[in-house]
Amino acid sequence: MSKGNQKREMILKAALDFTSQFGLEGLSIGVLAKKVGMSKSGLFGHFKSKEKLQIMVIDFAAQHFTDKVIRPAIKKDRGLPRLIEMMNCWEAWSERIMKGGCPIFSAAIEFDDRPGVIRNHIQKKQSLMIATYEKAIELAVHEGHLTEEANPEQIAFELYSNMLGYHMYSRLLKDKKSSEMFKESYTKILKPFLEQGVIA
Amino acid sequence: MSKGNQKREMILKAALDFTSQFGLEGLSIGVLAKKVGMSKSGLFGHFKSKEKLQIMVIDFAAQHFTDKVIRPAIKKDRGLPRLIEMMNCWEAWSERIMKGGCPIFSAAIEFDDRPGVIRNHIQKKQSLMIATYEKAIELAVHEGHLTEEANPEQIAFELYSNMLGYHMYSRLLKDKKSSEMFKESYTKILKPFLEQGVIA
DNA sequence: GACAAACACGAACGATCGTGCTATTATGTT
DNA sequence: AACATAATAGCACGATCGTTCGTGTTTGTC
Repeated sequence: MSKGNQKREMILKAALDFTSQFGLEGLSIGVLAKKVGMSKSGLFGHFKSKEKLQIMVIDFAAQHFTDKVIRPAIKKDRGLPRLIEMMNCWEAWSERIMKGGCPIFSAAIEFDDRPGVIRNHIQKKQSLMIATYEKAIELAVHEGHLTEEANPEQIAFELYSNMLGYHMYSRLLKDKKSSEMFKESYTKILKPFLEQGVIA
Repeated sequence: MSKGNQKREMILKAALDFTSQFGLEGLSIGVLAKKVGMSKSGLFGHFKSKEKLQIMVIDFAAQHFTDKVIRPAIKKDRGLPRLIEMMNCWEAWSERIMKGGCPIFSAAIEFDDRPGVIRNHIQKKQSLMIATYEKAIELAVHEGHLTEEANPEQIAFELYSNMLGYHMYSRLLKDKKSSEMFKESYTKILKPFLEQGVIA
């Protein structure tokens, strides 16, 4: 990788940290430049506009999510084990790896009512993530871990909701039981569809 | 009410609309002043600082929530009917009354990682709202609508998660099935605890 | 009707925002 | 080594930010 790309990667890492804490809009070029020890215009040159920087931060976050959540989960067996690993890895990612919680959630709520390129981009990434969860649920049905009554779309909605709830309880409310409640909750979501003999 | 208070109420209404769409931080005094047809300094005089304005917007939102969700629900019978009304009224409030969705959710995710007066204030309001839901669940147990196994804290977490999920599906993803999935989901959450003969 | 208080305005402040320009220094390619 | 390209810095721009100040105007009270 060229030196320029390396530097850009480093900037994006810092920008992601920042976004995770202060949102995509709170991300300021001046402050970011100071944090990475560059001049405003020097940093700006890498991205040509703030909007492009924001887009790249979203892509970077999505990549990060894939690396830390999806990729480890794929190592687990298809079906329920993988699905549950996806939930647990997400929790670890949101709680310990990102210092300000899931950056996509922050960005999504920030931009959900502001039409434009950024909103579309976030929407695409979130849809993709949800689709990945739906796929994992389908696979669990095909593997015979969940019954045919399991509706992947509905269950994905419920699991996704659960992640949001955990994010809020853990980040805003600092509720110490949030992790327990999170696990209890997704267990309850899956339980009605477990095939006999399968233990979640 | 004095004329000043009337005017302040009107400003807060506009500020709430704004917050619902662009967040508490996106709320700008200059833009808000233009929207209500006042000068920046004239509007500023009502609040003494931006932070105080933000605090008052949060209070106003909480009041609004109480008026549109809690108060109507209290008219229903104690227990399950009231609890379900709280869910449905919240959906209506978030979806139709607030043009940018639940403003507290936006503000909460925006400020969850920024220590300070505002974060504390949002936290207090959210805790209060969750406590209200927990109380309603307890009441449903006492009324004999839900079994003793129902844990109000856990169920409140699940219902709250559900609201967040709905908010995201409806606002960001524009998913047409979000309302159905929302109802299906909270029905599933309550179902394991329904006493025989009770229909949700 | 007099008087104090509240309300509203315009102008200006220092700060910061995103962005453009120019010049200089590093880097990568032939 | 020569040259083209990319990376970075400094400076300045117009705009907007929250805030202050001084000055009228409206309001409510006695």
